Amino acid sequence: MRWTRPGILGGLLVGPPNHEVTGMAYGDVGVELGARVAGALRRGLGVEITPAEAVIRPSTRPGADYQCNAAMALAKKLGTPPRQVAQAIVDNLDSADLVAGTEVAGPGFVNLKLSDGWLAARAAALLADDRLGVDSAAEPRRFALDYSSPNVAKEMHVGHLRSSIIGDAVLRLLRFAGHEVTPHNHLGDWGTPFGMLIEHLVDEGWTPGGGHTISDLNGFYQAARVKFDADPAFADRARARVVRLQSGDEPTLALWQQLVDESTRHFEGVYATLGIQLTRDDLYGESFYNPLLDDTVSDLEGKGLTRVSDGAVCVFPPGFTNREGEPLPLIVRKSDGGYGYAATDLATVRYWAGERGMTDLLYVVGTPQAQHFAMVFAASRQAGYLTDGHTAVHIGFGSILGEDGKTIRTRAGGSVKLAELLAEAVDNAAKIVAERSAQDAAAQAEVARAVGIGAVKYADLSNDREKDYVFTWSRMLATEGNTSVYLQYANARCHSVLTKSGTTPDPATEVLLGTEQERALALALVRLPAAVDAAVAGYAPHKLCAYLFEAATTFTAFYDACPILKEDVPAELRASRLALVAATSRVLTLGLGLLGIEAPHVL
RNA sequence: GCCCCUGUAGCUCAGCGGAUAGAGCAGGAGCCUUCUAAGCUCUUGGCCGCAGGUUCGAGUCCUGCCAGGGGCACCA
Repeated sequence: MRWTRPGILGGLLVGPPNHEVTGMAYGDVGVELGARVAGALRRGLGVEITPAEAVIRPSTRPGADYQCNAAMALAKKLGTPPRQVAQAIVDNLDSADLVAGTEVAGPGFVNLKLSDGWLAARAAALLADDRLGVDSAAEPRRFALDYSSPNVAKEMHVGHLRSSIIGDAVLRLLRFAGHEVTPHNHLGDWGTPFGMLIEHLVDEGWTPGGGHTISDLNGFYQAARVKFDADPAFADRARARVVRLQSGDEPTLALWQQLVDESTRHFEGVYATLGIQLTRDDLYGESFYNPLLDDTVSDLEGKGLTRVSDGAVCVFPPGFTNREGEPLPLIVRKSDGGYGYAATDLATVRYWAGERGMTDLLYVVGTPQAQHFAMVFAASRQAGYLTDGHTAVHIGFGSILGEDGKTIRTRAGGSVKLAELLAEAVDNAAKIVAERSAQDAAAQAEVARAVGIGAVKYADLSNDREKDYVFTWSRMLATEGNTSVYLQYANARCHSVLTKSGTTPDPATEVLLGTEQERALALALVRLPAAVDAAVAGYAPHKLCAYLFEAATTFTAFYDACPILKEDVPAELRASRLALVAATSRVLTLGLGLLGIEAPHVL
């Protein structure tokens, strides 16, 4: 069977008029189609499958919007030829409202074409829906999300970029999906270097009273380090200072707190520039967990999970071996009595799952830490800190590499400070904005910021986070192709047309899909929920990026082919197209927002 | 030595066991008396590292090689 062509070629109205929108199911169209296919199989062949087992996929074939790949797999189980199963699906499909055409093709594919009436109604309904068709989680969970994790007395560098950007996108995605998310920033604010740093503060004339600032955090750290290595007397003072810090000496703690505050101001500046949502209240540094470590180790000991090895208290979670094939330890207390990061991370699990009642623990940390987290999670399950009701996920990400395949460096060859990298991105954007924008200087500066920061974020988020990613300055700052600017530009064009129209599209506007570009755009808009679901499920922002780029290119093709405000465009068609434009803008703005990228109305 | 990750167009990357593997950039040819050309249309370019296997069907799953990266006891 060939597709019946429901549209009037060259005409305005397609699909059944007066199509009923009521009772429309939102969410992923593929899931809806899967449910219909499942129903068809139940009626036709008495087979029970889930919507997911219907294997509905978007189709790239001309004339098909989706395809169902279930028949081939079922054929074997049922002892029925696959094309016959496929035909049974087609014959029993109860979807006149939703599907306009079906076709059995190849070995047993069922091609599905959505009805234009349904698609038009669904696209029109987007305007009235704040969530643009995306379902809210049926069973919201409680997430604790660890990301960014800079160090006190060190400037944030490019190594913190991915954790910050990815973590923030995951935060926004999960919250939008209807979950409760508590971010926590695992600040490196404790340990032996702080004796050295505090002594250096004292030498610099700092007093517990406060009022001091550090203009160059890295310089401060390096100066302390140099003194520590060169001056034995200073080194002794530093060691003594660590003891006082650990024992809770008040003046020492006051100085330490000032150092933390000073560093926090720096982080807040970077977060503000980057548009990262972390605040002071989200700081849960190593110092926060420090008082919990004794008890955590005691607890592990009490549960009989520890063994002393070479003077260190260790947990040996099953399944991990070292290079000699012996069990690999998680060292919870070092032989010198101190604690390492294994103890701290076990304490984080115990705190967030136990004390705070979180169901899902997420750690946005580089992939080299994969084994460490696997061991921490395994040990946490042994200790009962994590139960069957908990999930713990290491959201790993690859390294940022330069063009030479090595760790990224500045053009001069130094390590890249985040603040400088972001400033360069904004400066670069500002040059391009200045060439093109007719806005005043203040507005241009805002646009440059949105564009420059967006470029940095999108360059990161649009790649599969688990892989290393090579970035080059030219690509990160690029303003053409698959970049955030392309999405922002498409959105700005939407706003330009909407503004010029002098109207606000009414959610009740009837959407007409008379051209292939209009239909393609409606279809793209309706696919947002599937993209968001996929990005959330896999903590995979790049899946949302891919969708948004697809939606934007589809819009641009529509924009190119379908005049809207030209004089010869009939009023109903103009209204319909404006509704599509408005919906497109909403989708792009929401999508970019979930990535933490701004969507200015004017570029 | 063991474990993990990666290998897809010249470059950077998508690709969910399904049909003829897709984008962007770079290369080639066109498109502005403008609803924003930061754009659009057309086009060149592939032994999906190699070899087996499983399957009706493999870039995708399994095994073995090759190449690159990472991890493997007191730094975090």
